[in-house]
Amino acid sequence: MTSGVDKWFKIAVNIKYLDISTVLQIGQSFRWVYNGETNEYISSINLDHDKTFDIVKLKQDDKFMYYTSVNNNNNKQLLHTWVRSYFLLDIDRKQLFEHWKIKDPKHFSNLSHIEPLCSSCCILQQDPWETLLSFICSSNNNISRITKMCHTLTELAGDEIPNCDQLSPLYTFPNSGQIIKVLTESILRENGFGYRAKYIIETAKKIVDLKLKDGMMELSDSQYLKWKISGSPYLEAREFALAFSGVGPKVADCFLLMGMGYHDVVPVDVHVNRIAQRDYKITSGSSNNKKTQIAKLKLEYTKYPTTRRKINFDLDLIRLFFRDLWGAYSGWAQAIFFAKEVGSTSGIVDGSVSKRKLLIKTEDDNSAVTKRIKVK
DNA sequence: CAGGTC
DNA sequence: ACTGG
Repeated sequence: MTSGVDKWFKIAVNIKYLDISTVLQIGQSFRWVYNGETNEYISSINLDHDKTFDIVKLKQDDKFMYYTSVNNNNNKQLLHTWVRSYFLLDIDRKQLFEHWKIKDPKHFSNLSHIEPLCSSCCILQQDPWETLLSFICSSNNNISRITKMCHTLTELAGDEIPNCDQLSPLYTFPNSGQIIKVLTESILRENGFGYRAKYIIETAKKIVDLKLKDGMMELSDSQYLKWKISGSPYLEAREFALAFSGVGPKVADCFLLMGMGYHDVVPVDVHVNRIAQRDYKITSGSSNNKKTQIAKLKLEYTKYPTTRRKINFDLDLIRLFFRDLWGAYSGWAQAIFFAKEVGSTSGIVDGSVSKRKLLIKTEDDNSAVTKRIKVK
């Protein structure tokens, strides 16, 4: 049943620069449910990082994004603040493009390739704790299963949220205390988490222990992570993140970029690695120059034991290459190339009909063909 | 084989 | 190593 009484608020956003159907489905957030009949997205959101969740709905037309909350008080001010910070609307996307066109003209000047992807040029500022767990689930995994696992996590250990117009119930994203209280490694394995089951339990345990040790038990997990990390230089923040089980350099960087606001971080996964080698001719070999760079990094990382243990220096050099090339918002630039590279499928759940495939249109999209040839 | 990690 | 598409 659809209530039809939702009071929607709106905010001016040109769909050309932020298309939520792209951004919410590209594989950085995993818990938005799309309703194909109403063209709305719905999720449970921890609006101000305290203990209460709102059920938030979003939709968009050419000029506006619309938002509402169907439970609690539909607090306009709270929602408005959250929308602005979640989509980082104060960041001038146009200006970023102008900067990248200057710094990397070869790959940014031809806007006929890039323009259709502007809308995917957005890094969401997500809930830190949820981001950490989501990307622990992401390792060696596909987006549709990651999505499923994130939802399963809420069903197994979150609280059901009373709400009026959803057929299937929605749950809060579980905090560390809930996870160690109601979940075990074997329960998670039985529910399809595979070897990541252990990482999730251990990470939840570690957060509980850290909060206890720091005397910060009253903080939510996300508040604690912010208190602990915010303002730290990247290397220290990464060292802290890498200490969690199941968190390697790639997951740590996703957490820092999308959960902690380190916008200059380029997480190096297989796709970014391929882009680096194919389009930017980053050699995978071992030139003298490269050896020198790695030696320099090793020296720099002596202060960071966990980093030294877990880092892959070749991939770390790729991260630094892109950071130096694209600058303070290099993580955002990476999102564009990531979308161009893989942007054909998403595992987002369609709450009303069936799964929906996301297609990103490019001028010369041979990528689908190219991929098939490569596979064969 | 999938946005890696142990 | 898990596991589903």
